[in-house]
Amino acid sequence: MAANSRLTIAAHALAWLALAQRRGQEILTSEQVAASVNTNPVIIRRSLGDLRRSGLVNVRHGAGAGWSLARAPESITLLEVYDAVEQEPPFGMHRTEPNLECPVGRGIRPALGEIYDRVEQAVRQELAATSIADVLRETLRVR
Amino acid sequence: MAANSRLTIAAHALAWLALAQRRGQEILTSEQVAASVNTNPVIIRRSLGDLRRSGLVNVRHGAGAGWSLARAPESITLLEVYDAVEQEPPFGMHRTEPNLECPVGRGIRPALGEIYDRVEQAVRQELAATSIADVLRETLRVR
DNA sequence: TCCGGTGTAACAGAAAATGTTACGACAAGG
DNA sequence: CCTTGTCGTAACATTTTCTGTTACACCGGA
Repeated sequence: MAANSRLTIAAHALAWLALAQRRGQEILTSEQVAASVNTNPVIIRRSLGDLRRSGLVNVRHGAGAGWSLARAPESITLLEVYDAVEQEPPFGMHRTEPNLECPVGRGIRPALGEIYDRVEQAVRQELAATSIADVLRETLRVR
Repeated sequence: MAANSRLTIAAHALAWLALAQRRGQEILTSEQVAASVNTNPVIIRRSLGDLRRSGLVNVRHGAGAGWSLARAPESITLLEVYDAVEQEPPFGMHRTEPNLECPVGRGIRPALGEIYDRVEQAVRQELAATSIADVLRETLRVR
């Protein structure tokens, strides 16, 4: 399972936006977010761009530009973030088509597909139970 | 999420071993398995080697060598296969350490760690509910 | 002792994720 | 309307992971 960190980066950015908002700073630039995540601003723009396309954040152009939450942090679930930034499912099929002359090779992909679907449903259910506000609360609990 | 196919390959190999066993052929070589999966025999040896280290299959050396199931297919769950072949969890943390001077940077990793743990538990529970015998049955249902 | 197959190292290639630089587009404010 | 700061995105470099391939030592039954 290739460990990608898209969900982590996006959740981090959103939690930081939520905290800044609570502190009275509605808008952050990609550079300010990047400073907390400790990465390049372009990475943040790409991630927040995904979130914008899904309606989770707003962006302002021009001078004094930057990013802000489009909705209350309590109402944004990790499932929405997951759908916004993740493209590949957790488990992949064979890269090359299996041997279709073998009964196992013929039927294995639909069979595993159903099972993987059930697994992903379980993942989605768990992610739906946590909001950005929850993430932020847990984050600030650690001192 | 980087789509890797380790669980798929291992499940395919085990299902094929289970079917061969039912047909009276207890032992298959890595080349025979590779022919069904449609890949290189070394890939299969690596995968089955993982499964052997976890006690799911047996190997025989010397002449007439090959692989066989170590337990009844009904008793081998996909969770055991997952643990045998998968190393990385579904979601990765930041590659580079976040900015520890930011309150979010400081607390985000333990916070997300707990959430990701819950997600993985859900995955494990789902995988534990399916056996290799189930996979084989579903596989043969497709004609 | 032969022989077919495993175990594993070493390397090649491909694909994906991440990081970096560069620059046009855009809008607020003077 | 022009300056300025920031986004949006392309292009490319780098790193990492996965997969495939070749090669060869080793093993054990006949």
